[in-house]
Parts: sequence; structure tokens; C-alpha cells
Amino acid sequence: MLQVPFIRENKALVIERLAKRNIDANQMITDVIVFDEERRQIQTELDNTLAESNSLSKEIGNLYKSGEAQKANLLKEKTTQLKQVSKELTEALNNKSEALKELLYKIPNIPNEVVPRGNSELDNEEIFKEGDIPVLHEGALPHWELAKKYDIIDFELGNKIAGAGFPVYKGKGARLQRALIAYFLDKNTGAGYTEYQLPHMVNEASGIGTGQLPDKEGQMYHITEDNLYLIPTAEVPGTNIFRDVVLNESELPVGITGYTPCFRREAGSYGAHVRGLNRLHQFDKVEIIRVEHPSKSYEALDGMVSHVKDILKELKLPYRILRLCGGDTSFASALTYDFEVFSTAQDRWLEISSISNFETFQANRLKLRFKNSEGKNELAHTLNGSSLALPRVLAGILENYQTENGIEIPKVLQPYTGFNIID
RNA sequence: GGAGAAAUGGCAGAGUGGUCGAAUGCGGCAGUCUUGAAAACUGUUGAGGGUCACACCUCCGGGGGUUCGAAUCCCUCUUUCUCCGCCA
Repeated sequence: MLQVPFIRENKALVIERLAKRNIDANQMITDVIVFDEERRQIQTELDNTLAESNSLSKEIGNLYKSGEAQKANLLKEKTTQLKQVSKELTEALNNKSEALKELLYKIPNIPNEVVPRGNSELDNEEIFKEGDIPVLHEGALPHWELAKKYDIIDFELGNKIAGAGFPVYKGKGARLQRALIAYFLDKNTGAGYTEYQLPHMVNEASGIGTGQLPDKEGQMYHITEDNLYLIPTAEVPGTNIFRDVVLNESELPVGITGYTPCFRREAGSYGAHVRGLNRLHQFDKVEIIRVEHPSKSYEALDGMVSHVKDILKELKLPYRILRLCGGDTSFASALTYDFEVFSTAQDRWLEISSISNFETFQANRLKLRFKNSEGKNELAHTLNGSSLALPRVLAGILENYQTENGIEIPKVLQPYTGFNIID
């Protein structure tokens, strides 16, 4: 959620930046400013009414004490009137605040200066590329066929037990998953992140805190009986650790990491692009989350990017980094870098990590602040990124490491898997 | 799931209708003393909004109500604790 004072003081800039997302925000931003103006005016009126009412009540108390009940009763009539006025004002204030809030919930974060204007993935900028694309042997297979051939992932079985998009990992496939999780977590804790195990369901307040609710309700599985949501990413429980928290400046930066399964409804997805592990309802992911001082958050973003680069380099997977255009940058993000690994057998790039700086957008909703050097509470910056999303890394490994004799295991993973080939 | 108790400032813990944003203790901060530290003593110390600064408003788990006036009374929700049941 954008901050109203910022909008008020930077109206033109906000509109201009939102245009990078191809949004004409003129009307919305004008409304925000007007609503806020009205809201504050009502607030002032209400405050004054309450102040008068309070002082009269005190007076009444004193009059009763000194036995002047008659005078007191006279004043009572006045306070009764004031009460009616303040009731109406309170209602007006609530309506106005609610309208303002609803409006603010609809406005996405303003993209950073460097974000290119654009609509779709076609407008994303490739900013880095590394790793050689292997030349595969004759008859190389896409990962879903490899999965079948070596009996390591069973899509039909998952379909039977739960439905499409819930694969079952078996044998060396399951072990490879576990190895990846352990390896990622070790890399992250090695880089200073604290490991967490988080709830896989969250309440409504958490969904609102990180921006999934109220707008993107349909993307999460909702357990209506208990009004809980299955997490679409560890970002939700992880970032909500800091909801309603005031940190000391000296506690910054905070870095946490956690492995969780992620659940996504992916309503409306279908076709060849969702084959195999490409798009699932349940998948595993290791996430990194940072809380940063506003002056350090972009440095931190760069740090996260090189951290993930390092992992992909160790895995020896060909990958590239994209700077997302405005239209492709997620609702809450100001700047997002996507990592994509090349799926050789499918001949396409697969997104495996998305690293974003949300600046104060989430912090404003979360009320995540720190005491700055002046002793004032200031909104912190939040960032997060995947390190990494498992299925597509797995797809990348299966496809890029396949040989005629089987699928080789990247060197760094062998201590975790306990085997060096899937055959 | 059943029965009971509770929820107050960073923590502990008073407060059962008006002068309570809240005693007291601990902790924190500043100072005195000290070569320095500790101890002792003195002062200070919740949050949000609002203002140039004051004033002023809001907040005693959340929401609603009674009353001129609520931390205090009523309703409701949530959470925690104890006992019983169940259970990985």
C-alpha cells in the first residue's frame, strides 16, 4: 500500500511511474488525495466535538461533587446533543476511511525508475546470461518423459490421489528433492539467513499484510471452515513475522530463509506450458526474506541477486536474469529480477526465481517499522526472493544433465543425494 | 470437544464508574558519586494521529452496548492458562 502523504506530495511522479505498468492512475490518485483531504477534515471536526464533550463531562462530574445537580443536568442535555453529532461524524469518518483504504488496496506499487515500461513478458529486459547450454545426445527427452523413464516422478499417481498438478516424487526423485531443499537452506544460512519453519496456512490478516488479499483471493486455496488460506509462497508467513513490529535500527538488516510447500490454484491455466513440472498446484520452494533500512534496500537486492547467481553457478545450470517490465512486475513490487533456467529439451526458459524489492509497500500494510536515529518510527523496506523454486530447478537438472546412461547429479548435490546418477 | 480462570505500558503487577494514560517494582535512558565499573542516589521513560510548536483526539486483547462520563458495568469474538477428554 502506498503512503498517502507520499502520494499527496508526489502526485505527478506517482502517476508517471504507474504508467510504466500501463495504468492510467490519474483518477485514482486524484480520488486518494480528495478522500484523504475529506477524511482529515472530518477527523478534525470529530476531535473538536469529542474535546468539548470530554470537558463538559468533567464539569458535570465536578458539579455533582459540589451538589449542583441541577446545573449538571443542564449540561447533560448538551452532551447528549454532542454525542449525537460525534456519532454521525464517526460514521462519516469510518465510511471515508474505508473508501480510502479500498482505493489504496487497488493501487499497485510504483515501479522503480529503472523498470522498463511494458505490458507483458515480451517487454522484460535480459540483463545477464551465464552458463553453457549443453548439447544433448540424440533422443534427449523433456523432463516429464525422463521422470517416467526413470520412475522418479509419478504424475498419474498424484492425479489419482489429489488431482492434476500434484505430482508424487518417488525414490531417487524424492531424494533429489530433499537434497535440493537441504542444499538451498545450507547456502542461505551460510550467507547469514536464519532458518525458519513456518505455518503452511495463514489467516486473513497475513494475506492482507503481504498483498494477496483482498484482490488476489482466487489464487489461494481458502479453507472457509476456519477462514485460513494455504500459503502460495513462504513470503506470506515469513514476511508476516514482522507484522505490527517496531525494530531497533541496530537490528537491521534481518534475513530469514525457510522451506515450505506452496499451493496455488492456478485457475485457468492449461495447455502445453503447464506440462510436467512447469506449473503445479503444489510445489516446494525455499525462500529468502529480508527487512532492510530504506537506504540499503537496493544494495540488498543486488546482494540477493548475486547470492542466487552463485547457487546456479554451483549447479552449473544455464540461466539468465531479466529485469521485469512494469506490466510484469508483481502488484506489491517496485523492482523485480526474474531468474530463468534454460530447459534444453523443451527449448525454453523456465522461471525459477523472482527477487523483488517492495520498498515500503508491504511494510505500510504490515506496520513494519524501525526506530530511526531520530527516535521516530519509520517504515522499513522488505524484499524477498526464491532460492529456489524446486520443480523447475529439477526440470532443469533432469533435462540438462541427461546422458545416454542416465541423469547425472550436479557435483554440489552429491553429498546430499548420496548418489551421482539416476539410471 | 467439556468445565473454570484470565487478558493492563519493554516485563512483572495494582487499579471495579469521574482528577487514570494508568500506582509500584524491574528494565531502559540521562545525571551525581567513582581512575573506570558496580552499588547507591536523583531525574526521566508507552504508542498513534494532529500542530511550526502547543492545544487537542484515540488506544488498558478485538468488536459492539449501557452512561453526561468506562481500564472498571453488560454482550460478543479471539487468545492464553488450569483441569478433564482425545491424540502425532
